[in-house]
Amino acid sequence: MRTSQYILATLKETPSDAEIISHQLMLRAGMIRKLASGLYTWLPSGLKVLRKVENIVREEMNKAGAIEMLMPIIQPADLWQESGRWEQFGPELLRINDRHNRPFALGPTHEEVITEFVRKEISSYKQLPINLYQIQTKVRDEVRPRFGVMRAREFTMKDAYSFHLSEECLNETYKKMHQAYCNVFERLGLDYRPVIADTGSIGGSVSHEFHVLAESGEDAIAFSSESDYAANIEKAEAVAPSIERPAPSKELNRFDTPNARTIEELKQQHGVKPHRGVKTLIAYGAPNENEERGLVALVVRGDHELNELKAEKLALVDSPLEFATEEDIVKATGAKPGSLGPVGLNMPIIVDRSAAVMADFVAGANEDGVHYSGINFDRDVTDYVVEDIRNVVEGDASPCGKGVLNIKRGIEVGHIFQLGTKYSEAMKAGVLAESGKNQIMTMGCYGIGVSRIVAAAIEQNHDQYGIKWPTALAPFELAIVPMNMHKSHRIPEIAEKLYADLQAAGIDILFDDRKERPGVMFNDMELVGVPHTLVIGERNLDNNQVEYKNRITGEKELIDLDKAVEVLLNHVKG
RNA sequence: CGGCGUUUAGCGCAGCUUGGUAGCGCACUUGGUUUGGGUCCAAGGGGUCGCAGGUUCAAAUCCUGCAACGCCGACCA
Repeated sequence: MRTSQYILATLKETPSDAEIISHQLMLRAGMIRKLASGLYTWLPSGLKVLRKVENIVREEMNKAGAIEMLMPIIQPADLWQESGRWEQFGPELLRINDRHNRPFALGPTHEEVITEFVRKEISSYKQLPINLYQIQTKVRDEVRPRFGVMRAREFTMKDAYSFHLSEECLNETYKKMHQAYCNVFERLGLDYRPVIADTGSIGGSVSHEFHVLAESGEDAIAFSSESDYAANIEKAEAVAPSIERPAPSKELNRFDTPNARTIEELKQQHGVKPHRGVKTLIAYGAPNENEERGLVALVVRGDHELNELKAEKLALVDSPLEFATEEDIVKATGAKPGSLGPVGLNMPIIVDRSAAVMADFVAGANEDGVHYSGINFDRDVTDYVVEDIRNVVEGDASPCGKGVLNIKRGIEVGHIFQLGTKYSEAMKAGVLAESGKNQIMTMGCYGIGVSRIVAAAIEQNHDQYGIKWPTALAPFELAIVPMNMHKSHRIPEIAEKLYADLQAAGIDILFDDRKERPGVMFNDMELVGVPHTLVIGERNLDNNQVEYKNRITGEKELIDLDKAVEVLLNHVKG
């Protein structure tokens, strides 16, 4: 490709609304442009990268025995009503009406459509197991789209769905997909980790996420220092402390704290160390038979954070978790947030495991501007239950029993689920089993965020000059940079010849034939991230040589003109 | 949804306090100059100042409403 006939669209300046490096570089390198919030146009070089990711995913899926198909983006509402997700999914499901005013959804995922397809087409156990996938545009009306294509409202996803007669069979396919995903991320050249995950709105039991490690990641992942245990922090169990609770040694003592409403203020004004106090968060409880929600107190150590996901899974707590308004808190406790505590609290109290082993601790007195010290469970607080409701922190014991936890940030690029019969049951998708009886199928589903991978790859592979594409993803393999071509007779001649010969040798080339200064060309090629560059200039031609540069290693090499094709082929394809 | 902020040329921004016919840099066009890391000079094209209403002789500037975009959102207990 010649730059003069291409849309290179590189930018010198960074658009101000791009927060993270991959978003900035994708805009600057001319890969994407924003159309509206969370909606992006893919320019030619961006699309080339996207297609490369797609193809690797496609090849590995095919290798693992999955079969590609394509389903509509627009899906009839009644399918979603059948699965129950028309109500459940919330505003993230973008809904539209057709000209007859019939309701449809723009597909955020395709469990309903595939289940509808399979229940009609597959009728015998002999046709199972089967694993069907597609690579397609998905629509999710995100609350807050951000980071460019990282969290967009329209994005490319590979979604696969498998159908089975038994759990064991599902398990086998699940393992195969797990392996296929590892293969994909290996081939993409990314630093990634599979982690134990929550199933979220998709549902099911067993689930793993695949994360590309990056500081800008929106998820935190906990790893064991000693084993290969890794889990999303929202799912990582905070194991019960191995210590016994010390016996009370202090009396309950009221003290005035007129200006201390936070853990930090308690520390600064009254010397209370955060791990010697607890915070009491008040959320709404699960509705009773009259649909009334009471309040429930969640008590965690002062230096810990509540894990909302763990909390809302408890029977006492309403799901999704919702914190009580100040008004409701004052009505129930007589105090405002900032002076709350478990002593004398008239509502169910859930105490985190780590808070439950504390003795002589500090908490609010449920009276504005007053705290207690010397609080002890069973003496001062009698009616409570102990649960795991906090986020793990660095240094916690690993739930696997070996080592301690480290925490890193990751970008979720893949997610696999054992769905079980959640959708097949609701939509009555069964086959005739060997016994001659109808049997509901067991399902798995497997997603990869194809467009997100493009951004994640840049987060992991860039420098001050631009993108450093892994070989498998680069939009072009080789850049030809002829210097001051218009001033020379032999440079255009040689550049054209090498362009033709190298193309014939199967190399994907970006030939910079613009009438630009060398610096401009070098900067653009480095920004776009072309891994190999061939520089043709008068200086080296005097010795019958051209120059090779490697974007990743920075290595430079002078090559004799008559060996150029051979040597370059070796660098690019070798 | 709540809080905060932004909106002036394709991009990045100034101008607004104190109202008087809209500017800078980059990009783009033309000519010249330069040429191994984002040359320099000159001449140009491009904006109903987010939208609607109001105040005023006069509004990018002051007032009201709306919208779009962006950042943050248990961590306060």
